Amino acid sequence: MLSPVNPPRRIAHLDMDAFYASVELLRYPQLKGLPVVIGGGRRRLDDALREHHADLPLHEIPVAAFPVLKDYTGRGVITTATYAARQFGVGSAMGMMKAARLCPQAILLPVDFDEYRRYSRRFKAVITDIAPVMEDRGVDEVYIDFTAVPGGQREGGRVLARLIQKSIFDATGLTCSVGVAPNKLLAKMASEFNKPNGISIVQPDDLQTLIWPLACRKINGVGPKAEEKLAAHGIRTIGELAARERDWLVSTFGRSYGAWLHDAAWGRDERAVVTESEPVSISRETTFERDLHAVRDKAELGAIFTRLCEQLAADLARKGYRGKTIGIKLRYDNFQSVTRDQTIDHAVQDAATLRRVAGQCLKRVDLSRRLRLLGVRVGSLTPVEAGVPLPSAPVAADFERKVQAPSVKRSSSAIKKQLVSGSLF
DNA sequence: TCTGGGGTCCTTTTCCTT
DNA sequence: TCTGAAGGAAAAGGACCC
Repeated sequence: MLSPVNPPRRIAHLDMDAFYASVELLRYPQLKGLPVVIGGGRRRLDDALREHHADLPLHEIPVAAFPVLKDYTGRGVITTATYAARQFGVGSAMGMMKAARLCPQAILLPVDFDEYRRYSRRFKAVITDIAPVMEDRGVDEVYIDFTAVPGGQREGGRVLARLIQKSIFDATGLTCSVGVAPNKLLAKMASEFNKPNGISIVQPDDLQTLIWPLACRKINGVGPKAEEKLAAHGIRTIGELAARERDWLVSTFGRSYGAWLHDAAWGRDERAVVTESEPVSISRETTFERDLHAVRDKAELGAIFTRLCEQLAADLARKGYRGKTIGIKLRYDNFQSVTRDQTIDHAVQDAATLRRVAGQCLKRVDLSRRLRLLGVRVGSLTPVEAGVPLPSAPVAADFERKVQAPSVKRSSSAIKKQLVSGSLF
């Protein structure tokens, strides 16, 4: 516990408002107020637009030139939608085809992660200049420890929150919402109270009035499954959750999760703001344009598999990691997923080894059913010391030799057997 | 008619060793 | 030699988050 001379912990959660859409509107201000959805696209939109409007700056390209949802073909989900698009019932995680029926005229922008990352770095740099203890929680969210920052205690943190908000807006033109509370759990909830461009302060005494009336789902860590199970026991609000015996929650939800639920309902959370962390795993996966079959689409599948391994190897090299647990993930046409992995005796980074071990994993799954997704993963990571070069080996050639050469000699039924059992991978 | 990609963490199951 | 218990590590699955 803190001694009385220490200031009380003040933790902020900062959440950028409609981050992706706001970044896009900085680039294409002519779309302001229109229904816009972001997602799906694979091609740089700028390039497509420029084919017909090479002479115009981006912000002068006419609205009519932008692609619309009804012309989209393929799979994929909406990553985010502007408020104008939400009016039509379109929302995050919705399938594109369904969204196209609800709002065919919505403008469709492809996701441009590089651009969002650039803005992410900019707003985070603004924050750490003011308050250095910041925890990265993804591209558009951070926690900040206000406790020891000059001014961090004034008005419960409101003064510092206002300064950060203004500094971010001045540097990027983007707005954000901030919640300040005694811990991360409450700060996260507080940042949602007053969106967009709001500040909310939660003090320890506010638990009953501000937190307990909220739905359990508002707790970061209670998802759809837990919500459903809680509801089945008649628990809908955080206050109702807090009223349950800790022992009952433990026996109903398990030792770890039950105890955590109880703590969360009572606003208890001692987690520190963590400024540095190492990744646990790195992966690449892709959903195919259409479902693929191991026999009929073997060439296509093999090429995708090789490419995933190469991309993963490049990611590992760029980020400076090796890993010794290599695995695959696949999703069948009925959306059921399976994973297989294998730990080898030394950490590796090269595409050829990844492909060889991942190929072994593929032999252990049912490949007679149609597939919609394939992924490759590396875990048990260790950082590569700077300046130590790693051997690299070709990967595609190795695959071609193993898979394509025998297909000339063997009978088609033999190949089919092999493929179904996965051994040709 | 559908349902992305990249992560973390936890629980349960399985396998191996003693 | 067989069998079972115990414990740990690895594997598999699933919930959750952005």
